[in-house]
Amino acid sequence: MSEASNFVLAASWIDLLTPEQQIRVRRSTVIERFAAGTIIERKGDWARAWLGVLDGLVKISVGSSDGRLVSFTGIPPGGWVGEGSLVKRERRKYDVIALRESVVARVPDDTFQWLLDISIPFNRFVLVQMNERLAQFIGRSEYRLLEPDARVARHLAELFNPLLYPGTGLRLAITQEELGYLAGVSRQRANRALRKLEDAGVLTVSYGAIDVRDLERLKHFGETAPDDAQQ
DNA sequence: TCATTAAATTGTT
DNA sequence: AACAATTTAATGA
Repeated sequence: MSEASNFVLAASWIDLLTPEQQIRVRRSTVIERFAAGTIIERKGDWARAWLGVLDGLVKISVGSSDGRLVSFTGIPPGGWVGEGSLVKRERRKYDVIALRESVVARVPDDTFQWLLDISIPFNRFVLVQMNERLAQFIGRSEYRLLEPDARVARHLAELFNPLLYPGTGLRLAITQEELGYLAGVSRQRANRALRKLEDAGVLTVSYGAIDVRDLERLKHFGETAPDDAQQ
């Protein structure tokens, strides 16, 4: 594809490389388009490439053996995933799935390793990328201190946060059971929390999906509530 | 396009 | 955890 190089150019870190390095990246990188719901990489596969989300929305999910989801996170355009499995040369520890039609770049393993060896700016980019994910991970542990309603709200906000433009409502396909697993509460409790959030006008729930109306209020739900919610 | 059925998801206890 | 109600998806006329 000739449009491939244009997409790669859109990756923020490519500008950090020398022209010769950019040429090798463009030549080896493969751009693919996935329909909504497509599994891009399976858990257990050998990691052969570094994955970049150029357009759309991709989710990383870790599931239990019976197929129930345990946790996942959304990756918006501009996000890159899988460097952990490449650095450690091991199998993927999660599924990578397109939540909506998405364009994904694959930077081959050898190119990725070569960039790590040769480019300090590239190393810095990867470092920042990993640090952000660590911060997100640690931030989640704080959610456990919150009451269930606020905890559900925070996890939802985290999923919506990277991709929501102000003012525009956005729909995310997620079942209440999945959300329950994500927030560490029962499906019934997630259901109660969602209806409470709906009453507050923060979001609307529908079959298998949630529409966020007010991301800011969702983020800070239950923070300084002078309301009655106390148990 | 519509009716029927199965499967998934939700609401409630 | 269990149950009923609702929504969606699939199937065939």
